[in-house]
Amino acid sequence: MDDDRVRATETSVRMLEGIVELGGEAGITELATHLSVAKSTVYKHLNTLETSGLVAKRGDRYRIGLRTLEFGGHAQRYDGVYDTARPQVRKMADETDELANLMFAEDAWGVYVHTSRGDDAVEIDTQTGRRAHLHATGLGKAILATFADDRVERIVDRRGLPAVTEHTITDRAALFEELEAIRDTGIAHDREECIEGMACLARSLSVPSERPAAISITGPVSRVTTGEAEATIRRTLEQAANVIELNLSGSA
Amino acid sequence: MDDDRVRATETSVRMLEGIVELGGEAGITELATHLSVAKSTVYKHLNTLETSGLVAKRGDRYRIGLRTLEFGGHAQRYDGVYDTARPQVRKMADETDELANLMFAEDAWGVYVHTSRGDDAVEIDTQTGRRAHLHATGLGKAILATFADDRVERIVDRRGLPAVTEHTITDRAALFEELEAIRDTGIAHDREECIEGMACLARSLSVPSERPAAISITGPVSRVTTGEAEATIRRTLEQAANVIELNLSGSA
DNA sequence: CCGGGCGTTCGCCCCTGGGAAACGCGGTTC
DNA sequence: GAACCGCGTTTCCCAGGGGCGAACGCCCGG
Repeated sequence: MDDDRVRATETSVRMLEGIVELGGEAGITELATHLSVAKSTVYKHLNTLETSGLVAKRGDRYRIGLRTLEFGGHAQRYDGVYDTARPQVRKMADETDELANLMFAEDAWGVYVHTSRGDDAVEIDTQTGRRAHLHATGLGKAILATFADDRVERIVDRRGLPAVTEHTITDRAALFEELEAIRDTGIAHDREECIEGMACLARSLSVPSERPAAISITGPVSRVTTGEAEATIRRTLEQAANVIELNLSGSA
Repeated sequence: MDDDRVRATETSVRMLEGIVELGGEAGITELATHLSVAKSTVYKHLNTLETSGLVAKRGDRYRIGLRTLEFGGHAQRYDGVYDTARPQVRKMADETDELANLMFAEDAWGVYVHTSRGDDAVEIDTQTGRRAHLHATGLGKAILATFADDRVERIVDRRGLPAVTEHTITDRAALFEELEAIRDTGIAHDREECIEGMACLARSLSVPSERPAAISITGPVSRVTTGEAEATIRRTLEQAANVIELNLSGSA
């Protein structure tokens, strides 16, 4: 039950994480002290990971290898949601000139899976693959709103409700109230809960896939929360979601 | 020298590869027979990988987890090339209405790192993260042309010159001749060497990063190889490359 | 009600992952 | 130019654990 795991694999994964924590690049001694393991251990693991392509060696420095991206590609598209949603996300960005996003939920985390920038899009890093707490983003809340309460409870138990900004919801009761409101309107709002100065509108996708998904449009509070702009964004979200859902229900 | 590797890690990676080989989804027994290892071994490894997020479990089926995409994101952007090139790739797609691509070379492989579709773009799967032989794509040949001959030799020694279509270059001398031509014109051509019916023009990027990169535009032979269209594509490639190179040399 | 297939668990043995220390090399300091 | 770091690499050893095969229990279909 507890030894049904492979420690060597866990160590290798910690090496990958360590490289990221050290700024995306590390040497052997550096990584050894960071992880508190022997140099020789790090040496062997990095050797192995390099042969597999999971890390790349340049001189005496190690970085994450592009092979991880190959696996990442498979993770993105094992259901058809990514491929179907991608053009619609771009369309949203073009229509609103803001930043449009697609998120999947997995393992009680939200993961940004695709992003498209309109002409006026803010320069924040919603890079592909980044994980976020579900309670702290509009996308995440839109997804949580599709879950039964006990499922939300279990997620909160696992990940907690850490504050990302001072506007983040950190209270369980407040969260459930918010989710109820989202279920009524179909739209999740995020006002500086994730990034100071930024607001976003999000909507979950009801698709045949078992993997929860949502789309959103993000911009500065001043542009996104004013009455007229908000109505436009809402409409854009609805249309994009409808197209995606229609395409996927047809093919299923 | 030969035991400077961690077999357990190699086994775990084989599990990930196995899942991909089995169509992106597998059960424990299925994977065990596919890899010729004991069921209990597969069980432990998948357990471990799931805890790390590298695989995702749905019922009794395992898939590649989105955590791989997080690492993939770091692999994409440890130099600034990806972020700088991405908008230019999109611009190329918009201007030509074809499919535009960005490739990095790592570990003697070419890896598609970004793709953008114009309005008439063909529906082929140049999915992010896919690896390709360098000799068999326009992008790869553009990259090889920037290498010294002995470096090309070593790559060919490692990966060979397998035929992807019947037009693929499979002869060493022919390859070096082709590379010489590319060095003269600055542009690599690919006429059905990678996919039947498809042609592409590619150009390498000379940027401060140690990681080789190239951009390309792909389309049906009929649209890409005609005189006028080819000239347009060439110009688009040149402009995009110049902008990328300028932006990166400025920040370096 | 029975049989087969699956994921899971158990117990064992030998292998190997992991640590500590020594090595060799390059760059820096007096 | 000699002494000295600090790094990656190598060596050696030992106990812990990776991997196997078999047994278990569950679910499903017949």
